[in-house]
Amino acid sequence: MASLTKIIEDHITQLFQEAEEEVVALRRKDLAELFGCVPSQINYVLRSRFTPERGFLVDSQRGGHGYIRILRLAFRFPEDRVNHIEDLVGETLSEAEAKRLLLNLQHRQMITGRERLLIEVALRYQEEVARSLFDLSPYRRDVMNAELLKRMLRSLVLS
Amino acid sequence: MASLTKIIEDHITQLFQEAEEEVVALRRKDLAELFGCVPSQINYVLRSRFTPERGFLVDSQRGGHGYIRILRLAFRFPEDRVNHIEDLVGETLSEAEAKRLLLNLQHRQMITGRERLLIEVALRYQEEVARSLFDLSPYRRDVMNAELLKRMLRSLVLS
DNA sequence: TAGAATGACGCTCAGGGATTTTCAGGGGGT
DNA sequence: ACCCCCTGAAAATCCCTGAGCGTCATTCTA
Repeated sequence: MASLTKIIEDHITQLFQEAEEEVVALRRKDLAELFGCVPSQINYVLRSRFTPERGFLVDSQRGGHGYIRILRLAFRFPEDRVNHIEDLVGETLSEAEAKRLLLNLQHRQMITGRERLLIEVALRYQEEVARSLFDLSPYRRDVMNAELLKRMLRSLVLS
Repeated sequence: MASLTKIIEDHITQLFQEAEEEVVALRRKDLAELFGCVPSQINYVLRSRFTPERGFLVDSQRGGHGYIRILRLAFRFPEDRVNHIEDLVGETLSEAEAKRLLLNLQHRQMITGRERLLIEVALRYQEEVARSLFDLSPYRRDVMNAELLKRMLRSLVLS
């Protein structure tokens, strides 16, 4: 039993595949009517699924002849992807945030499941050592997590 | 007398065998009801049994249409050419030895080039932190290297 | 023909229902 | 005494709705 959000997400993803374009345009109220829901449900889908973290930008216009355009970001040069990674990770990152980020990267096929597994094992071990052996504060652990994660992801993107 | 945790663990393992899939999806509250326990018992089973170190990743979502998905990502090698990882690595391992070992594993197609890269980056970062930040002796660094390496390899190839 | 009114959109936000997660603690075996 | 199980209440998170508001193009009006 898939959620309505998931169904609409898949539908939009399908539009990208069919069009083979980097941009998809749609009308919010038509889409809502197509799936028999209130229009604001579309906003929820966009806000939760087509985010910058997942490589999308959304712009829209209200009023008569209003529209919603979804732009899929493409990184043509490896260094762009590296910069993107740096932004996503940032200077500090909790374990929970790291998990979510890694799942996104796997979903975007930037890493495989096994690679995610390796990264999580490394992060967990570092976390464990930093906590129980060196008694580091949560903040300093998050900084180390971010640094290790960035190094590992950089190595993959550049390979 | 098998514990409830063990029973639930076996049940999930059974699901993997039946489906012959790398992913099993379930609803926590249904599983809890099936075994007549509180839902949080499922969390305990997952936390203690289906860990990254054992080759599993767990993704979940709360709220309506919530779910729990368990991914099994370790290669299944029936032969025991893999079971000697503990011996291969041992209690202590220098960086040079680690590199040789990893290259060997890659040549035997047990890990990919990207996976080897990932492991080497993690080892190097740990080495760096242990040396310049915590001023650990070479011996203790090698012990930590060995432990991290074993965990990462076990997660990939555990039987 | 400039400015006001209108109609047709999209956006925000609070809230409710449905799950899962967390966490402190109790019980039992070795 | 310790570690593993197991429980239950509180917190967090997710989906979805609906009312109210903002904004744009078009049409009307003086």
